[in-house]
Amino acid sequence: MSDSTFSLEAEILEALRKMTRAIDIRSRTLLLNYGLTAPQLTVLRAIARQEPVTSAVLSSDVHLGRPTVTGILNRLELRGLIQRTKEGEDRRSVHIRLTDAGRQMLAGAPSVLRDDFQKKLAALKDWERTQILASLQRLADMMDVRALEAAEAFADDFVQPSAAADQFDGAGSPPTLDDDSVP
Amino acid sequence: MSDSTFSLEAEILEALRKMTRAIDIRSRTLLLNYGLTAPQLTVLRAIARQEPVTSAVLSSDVHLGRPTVTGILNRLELRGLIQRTKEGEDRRSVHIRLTDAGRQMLAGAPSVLRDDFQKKLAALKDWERTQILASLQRLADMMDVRALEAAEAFADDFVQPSAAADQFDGAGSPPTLDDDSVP
DNA sequence: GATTAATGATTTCTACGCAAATCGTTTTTC
DNA sequence: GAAAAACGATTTGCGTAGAAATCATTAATC
Repeated sequence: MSDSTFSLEAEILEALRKMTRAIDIRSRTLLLNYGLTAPQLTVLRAIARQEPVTSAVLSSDVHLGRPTVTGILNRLELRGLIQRTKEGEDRRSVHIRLTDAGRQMLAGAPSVLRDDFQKKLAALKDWERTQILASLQRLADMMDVRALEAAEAFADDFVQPSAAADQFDGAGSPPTLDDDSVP
Repeated sequence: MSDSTFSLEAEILEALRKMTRAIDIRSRTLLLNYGLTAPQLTVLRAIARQEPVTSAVLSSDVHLGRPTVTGILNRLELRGLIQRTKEGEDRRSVHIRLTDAGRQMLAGAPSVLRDDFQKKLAALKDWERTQILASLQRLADMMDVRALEAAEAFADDFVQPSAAADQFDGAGSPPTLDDDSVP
């Protein structure tokens, strides 16, 4: 591993931390001024897109762990913005829907990112936006665990694409991806 | 706010969430196999770079809030990897140093990102790495709260708000990815 | 020179965020 | 058709993560 590669990692991590922090801080402002945090707003929007929906689908949709989604749903339900029912045939799955209050909340929802960021984004040239997004997505794909696991699962045994969507949580824990030897 | 801008925000947020999640998951693996989480390792490295150091400096160095750094330092101290003393003139500031155990820990430290990601990164062409990093840093600068606040403070002190708000291709800015044409 | 203001760090509070364990409910297997 | 396996969701445990309040110490003000 060359020095340049090492410092590249450090610079990538620093840029990511900056952005994550910016979003976290913005999230506090959202909670104060609007009543929902960024993750809550993101999950609420995901529900609106495809209600009724299960927490497993939401989890893979917003790229959050199942327990994390459960916590966010608890807060949304407590505020009366969503509704959880077990009406279907399979009484294990929970069907999540927006309430009217939830729909109203979404109607007046602000942007997750700050307005001045949006402005800066809009001020870019088309090809710049395209290039930035492409770079970001390429990096994300390189890191994404889901893609890796899916590929491995596919290689290991032939799984139906539709069934493979969110099947890597339960059972015998994914391959232990350990390449770190430690003193 | 155009539709395209709006979906651009959503795609940016999704890519960021993917990467943050990948790092969080990796962090668990690190804790299990190596004994430190990603933030702990990052802070420990920052201490090594400039000991003795105060928590305020660390905070701005790793882009984490002061309370967050305090918590991480507590865990590092509990594991005997660092030492906090109040020896200086100003008895408010705490001087943070590595212990021998901390130095040894760092000596055998793994990379924060997974090896297979590093491999993928190394497999890229030079101009691809450059472009990805430049895009990432440009986006980070556009979001960065610190930079915004600094700019605002500067504007308040010296200039009327409307005048200089727009364009600065400033000193520390990353290279402006100019004549790269993307395949 | 005592009160007040400012400063460095921590504490308190709420909200993520993930892994492993757990609970209730199907589905499989024999 | 009962035991076992699988599955969806939640709970538990630990570690971030930031704002506001607090504590201890130093600087500023009168």
